[in-house]
Amino acid sequence: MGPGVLDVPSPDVGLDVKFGFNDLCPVCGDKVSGFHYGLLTCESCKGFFKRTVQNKKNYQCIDKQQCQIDKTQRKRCAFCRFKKCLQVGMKLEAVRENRVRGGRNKFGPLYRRSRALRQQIMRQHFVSMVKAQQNIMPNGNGMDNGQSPIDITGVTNGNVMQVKSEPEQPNLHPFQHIYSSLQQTPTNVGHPSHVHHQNHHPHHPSSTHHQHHYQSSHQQQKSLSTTASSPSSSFNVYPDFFNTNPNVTNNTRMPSFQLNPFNPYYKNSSTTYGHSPPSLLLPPTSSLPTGVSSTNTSTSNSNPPSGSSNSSSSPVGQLSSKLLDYQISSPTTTVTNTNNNSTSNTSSILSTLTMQQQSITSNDSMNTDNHNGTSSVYFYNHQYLGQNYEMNDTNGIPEILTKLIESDQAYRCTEVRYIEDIQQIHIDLTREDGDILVVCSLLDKLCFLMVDWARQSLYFKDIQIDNQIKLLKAAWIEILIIDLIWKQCQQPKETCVNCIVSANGQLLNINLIQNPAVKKLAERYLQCVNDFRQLQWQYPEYLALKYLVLFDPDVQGVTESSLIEEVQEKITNALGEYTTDHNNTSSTSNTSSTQQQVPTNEQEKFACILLKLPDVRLVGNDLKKLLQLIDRKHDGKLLDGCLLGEMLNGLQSNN
DNA sequence: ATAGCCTTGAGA
DNA sequence: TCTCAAGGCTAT
Repeated sequence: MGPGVLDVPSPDVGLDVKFGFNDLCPVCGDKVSGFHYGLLTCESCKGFFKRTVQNKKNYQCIDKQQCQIDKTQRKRCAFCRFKKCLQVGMKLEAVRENRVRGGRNKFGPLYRRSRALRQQIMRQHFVSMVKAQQNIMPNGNGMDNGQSPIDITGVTNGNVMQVKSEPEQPNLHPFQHIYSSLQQTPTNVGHPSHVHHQNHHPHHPSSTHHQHHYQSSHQQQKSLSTTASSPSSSFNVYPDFFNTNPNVTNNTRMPSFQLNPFNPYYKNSSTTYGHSPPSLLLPPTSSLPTGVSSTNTSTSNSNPPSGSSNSSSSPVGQLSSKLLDYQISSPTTTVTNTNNNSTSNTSSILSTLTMQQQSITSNDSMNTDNHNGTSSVYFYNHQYLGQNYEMNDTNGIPEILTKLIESDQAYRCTEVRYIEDIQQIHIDLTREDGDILVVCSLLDKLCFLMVDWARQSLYFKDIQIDNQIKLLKAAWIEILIIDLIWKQCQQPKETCVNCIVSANGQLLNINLIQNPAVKKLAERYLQCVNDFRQLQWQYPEYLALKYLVLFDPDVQGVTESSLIEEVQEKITNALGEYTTDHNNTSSTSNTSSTQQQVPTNEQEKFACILLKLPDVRLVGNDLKKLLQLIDRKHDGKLLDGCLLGEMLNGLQSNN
């Protein structure tokens, strides 16, 4: 926590208990009147939501269910208004079935946390502004015309903070209240299509009264999301995902991938892969990647936890088994199943979280002394840390971020041994099915690495294992995407135009993607990459972001909320301090019409980074939905028993 | 049906 | 006692 950060006097800048009330309603953009049904909304949307739920209204949209909802047009389409209420996160369960007046509900702590966090962030922001003012005007007198420093950010002055005509603000993150306060421009990278709060509240405690309504509204959502031609609505991949795009013929297909100069595997293996199927399509035991032992060479637990990927009979489980075999069959993996009986027999997450820490020998390939340009570690860290980041340069980095970096560095040294396994994967986008099996296999491995990273991470390892599982299940997809975005941001932009830099080092040209919905998801992802590029986010900021996503005290069922919240606050403060102290933001103004939230100065970087999270979550949710649909298409057998499948079906297996 | 204002009452 | 997020009332 930055010294003195919280000492900023709040009354002077309007950070009293009423802060947030200058915000705009995330549904319609009207003035916020308070917390209602889970978040800050205006009085009218509060009433509308109440009436709708209490009276079990069923609305119809006479248009395409994409009506714009703002203050002047909110009455036009109740369907779309209610849809938006749900999207931004208004909680059905906060409407009382018995209509009892007064008192408080279970959301009290949530509201308080939101307030506290908002207050912290605003103060942090204020500190940024003061520092900036001092830099510009040493006398600190830059407040003519009655304009306070805060006005620049639009954080506390509702007149300054403008919400454009389409204030699409998906409730995609525990910091939604912060977003509504920080947001100066909408984050309308496509339309959010899901009733998102399901993710955060998988075990919806709503009464039967609400259940009925919820289901009906959910069905409306569902029908919405399956509207095939709806260009801006949801991710519609089913049922035509496996259909070939007739417009793309074999003759016109481009090469499936390019060599990534940062990928040591391709660098060293000349051109053996071409268009041929990857070796991973061979049976799991037939070939083992360099540096990865087979099960029978590991020392011995003949009874790896059942349900782990190495015992999976699913196609993806088989493809993914090698890496996990290596891990889970280590001697002490008779895991601490006593920690959580309900999951001990089936959880790959638990198995991974509790697997034995691998010892590192001096002969390992991760010998970091070898920086001659050929070692995997060199390339890997180069890719991970960025070319401009000096690991020893911790000057001016808040202590907590330094610790995160050290923790992360330690893990990178462990992780690198698995990288070659991942790098051997080859995705052939020109395949009719988009090579979905291989893609899932890759994602499964990334899930493993992410859980492995988390369990060795600062603070996270101190959390109870059942809470670890819950946090991971809530955050995995976003962390995975943040990782991918980060890696891609470390590549020169010109080397990956229109390409996704896959975790295996491949450059996946999105023009090869045949399914329109998948392509749209890819484009949205690349938009995120571009946004982050413009932010010029740095390694400590990337790490902080991952931690903020992971440490969400509002995850359903988590019991160490205060501890988690404490970490979240520490990281928030540290990130704010770092972005304030490191004037690393591009001063070039945004020239792209599609770009949003690009900071015009370094003071806004902190807010911009946080404001990218809804977009990340949108991409994550769409990817999740896609995977679920594909799995369903395979009768649930595609991902059965593998880590990816367990993550995807987290809602069911959480209890 | 909407939306601004009022009343209520558990919890801080 | 005060706060504030519920539900209620009612002019539009």
